[in-house]
Amino acid sequence: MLLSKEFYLQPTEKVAQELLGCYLVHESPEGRTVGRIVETEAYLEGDVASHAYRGQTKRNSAMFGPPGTAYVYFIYGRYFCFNVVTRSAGVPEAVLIRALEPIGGIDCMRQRIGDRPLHQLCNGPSKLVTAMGITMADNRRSLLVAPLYITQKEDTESRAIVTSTRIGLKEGRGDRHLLRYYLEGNTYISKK
DNA sequence: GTCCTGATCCTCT
DNA sequence: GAGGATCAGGACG
Repeated sequence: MLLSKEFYLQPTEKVAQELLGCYLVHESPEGRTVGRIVETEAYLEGDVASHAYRGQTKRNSAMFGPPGTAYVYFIYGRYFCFNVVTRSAGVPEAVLIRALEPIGGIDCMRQRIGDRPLHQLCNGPSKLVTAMGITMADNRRSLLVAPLYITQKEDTESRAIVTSTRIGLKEGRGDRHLLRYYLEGNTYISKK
């Protein structure tokens, strides 16, 4: 069951939490890979840490797109990160997917990122992008249809969600926004 | 044009 | 636990 446009229209903090436990699916020529989302971060309008803080540019334009749009960007000269755009078009808010629990297409993931332990295949925003075979070509792509989409969680029992400050922000000590979420006790997250 | 910074990850020690 | 790789975007002149 695919997540609908209405789902992504909700407040970004809620989407970030609701995405935990959902499944990110990529059907690529090399194979079908599936990962369960276990860690996310919310980036809101007016947030100094957001790429959209200083308004729309060519790079961040996907963030201003309709709900359910993919926002992929290049960072640190080497890596890519994958975000899900939320709220209505013109409101630049998004959820950064930080870690996945590998579910399907494990061999395909290892071919892409290298042979390593299961819990180290997708435990970081750029690693999961590599393992899932997501590229800049997927920037601005709609997540409401194949080949790249997210399906609802099947768990009836929802695990406790832990809230923390976001990773890597300069404000660090001063950042009181608790906008990072992960499933308690999950061994596939990027960092405690 | 030039400089600086970063929503990271890997490789050492 | 620390440091390096490596480059695009944005600020400033």
